[in-house]
Amino acid sequence: MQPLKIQNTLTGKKELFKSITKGFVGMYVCGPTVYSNVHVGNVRTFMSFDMIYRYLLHIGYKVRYVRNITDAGHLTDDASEDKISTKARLEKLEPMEIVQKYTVDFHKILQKYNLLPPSIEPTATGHIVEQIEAVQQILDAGLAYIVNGSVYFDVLKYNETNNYGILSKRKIEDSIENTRVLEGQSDKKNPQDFALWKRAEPEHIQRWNSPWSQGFPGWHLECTVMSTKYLGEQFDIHGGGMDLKFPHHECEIAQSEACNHKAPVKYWMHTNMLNLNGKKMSKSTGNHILPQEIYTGNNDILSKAFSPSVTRFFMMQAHYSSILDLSNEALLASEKGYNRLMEAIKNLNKLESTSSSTINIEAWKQKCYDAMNDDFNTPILIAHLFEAVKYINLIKDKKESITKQDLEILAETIKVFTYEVLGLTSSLQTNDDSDKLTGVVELLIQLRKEAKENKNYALSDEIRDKLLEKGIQLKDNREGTTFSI
RNA sequence: GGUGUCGUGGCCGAGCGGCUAGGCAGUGGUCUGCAACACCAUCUACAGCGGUUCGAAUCCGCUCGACACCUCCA
Repeated sequence: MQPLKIQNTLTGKKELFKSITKGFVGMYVCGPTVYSNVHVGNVRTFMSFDMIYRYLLHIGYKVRYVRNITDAGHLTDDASEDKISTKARLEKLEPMEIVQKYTVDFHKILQKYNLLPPSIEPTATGHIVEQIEAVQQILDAGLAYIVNGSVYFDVLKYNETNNYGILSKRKIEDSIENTRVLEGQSDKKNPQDFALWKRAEPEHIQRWNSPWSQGFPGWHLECTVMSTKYLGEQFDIHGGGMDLKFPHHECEIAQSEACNHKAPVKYWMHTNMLNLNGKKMSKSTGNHILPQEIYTGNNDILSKAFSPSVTRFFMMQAHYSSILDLSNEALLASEKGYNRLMEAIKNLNKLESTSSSTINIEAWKQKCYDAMNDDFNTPILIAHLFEAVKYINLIKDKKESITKQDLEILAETIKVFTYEVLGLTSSLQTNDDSDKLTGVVELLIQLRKEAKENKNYALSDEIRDKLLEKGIQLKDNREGTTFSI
């Protein structure tokens, strides 16, 4: 079997994965800032890491997966104010009411998309004390300075002994050359510097006491502090969206180096963006869709509703590091493929085993693991799953044969990858009414059979077509008629 | 302006030196009262121009195009 390899943004190479502590993995992923509804692009990022988390668990690692909630300190684009405070004022709510509202929304959506909860989900506001301590440590190290109650990281000084740009491959010299001299007043010595602690303006609601001022922590600091607290000064995997590579992750490295004098992360992983109809999603241009709008069908962009599982399958058909384009056509195609896969899994228990196999199941299983071990290549894995779909159908038609033992391996493997690793859920929701429904449909099938025997094709076709309208498809074959929903 | 990612068939999307992934759609069959489902077979590709190589979608250079981040107390 191929060993697990991971594309490491830090080195730019695909590297053999070797955890710091044998058998254990520490993984940190930057979570959302909870100031508005989570959008589909966010869902893709967290879904990618969910798949990675699931696979690491599956191959036997004990994983501590930490994903934070940013509930303070993330400034707005024009940097005039904190995102949560702004929203609080607009909605006339307490900042923590905003946080609560959108944290609940976030959890609800991720649950819909079948994401496993992380091991620890810490919040920035829950770690103010630790963040103040970290600011002090960086000040003590001589790599930060205080101006008007705010504390800034001295990037140029840090860069004298370290490499600011090690992750993003930016050269600080370029950054200096290309920085405009600002007319406005800035507390910062250099534009490259970033805030560790910000003094709160009078209208700023979220504020805490510190040695420097009443204020709030800088956005980059929370991830450094919380990852260190729960995963240690050095841990295995740090993930996030591509957009966070610079400056957020670069700053995290600088802060950790300043505090602990060591590189905090062994493998940096970055997931790519999700576009909508070929363009970046944006609220202002209207090129935007919420997860709940996809599964309710309540939107102007898609022709119908798509279940979370179909959407998840669609996302898993692309590699996590590629830009993926969401569109009606692509979702329709994925829906059909997804149904085909589910149908084949359903047919597994109808297969009859024989004394010999005409298919090499072990080799197929191996290919599935090799795909995942090659930097979590889910598109290749899914291609192999469709190969299995083909096997299942051929065995069903008695064109290929399989032993009992091989059939067990086939069934186990396809289910493990589909449900456990890819996190897909069956389209056949088992509920209390399913038995009744089956009884009713079977009654109609019997009536249709009688109509056909009497050559009353008008009636038999009407039963078939009306059922199809309700989403129940009848399938005629030699043994009789079956149906699927 | 700087940095980076990328341009694959009707659509989505893998591959990253030789062995033409996969899904959806299309076409021709098998099955069927007709269909659908399923199966078998099959057709459209590597933005353009050079170069390296026995051999390039895959490596190098240039051109064109797309996107992202930065240039803002992020």
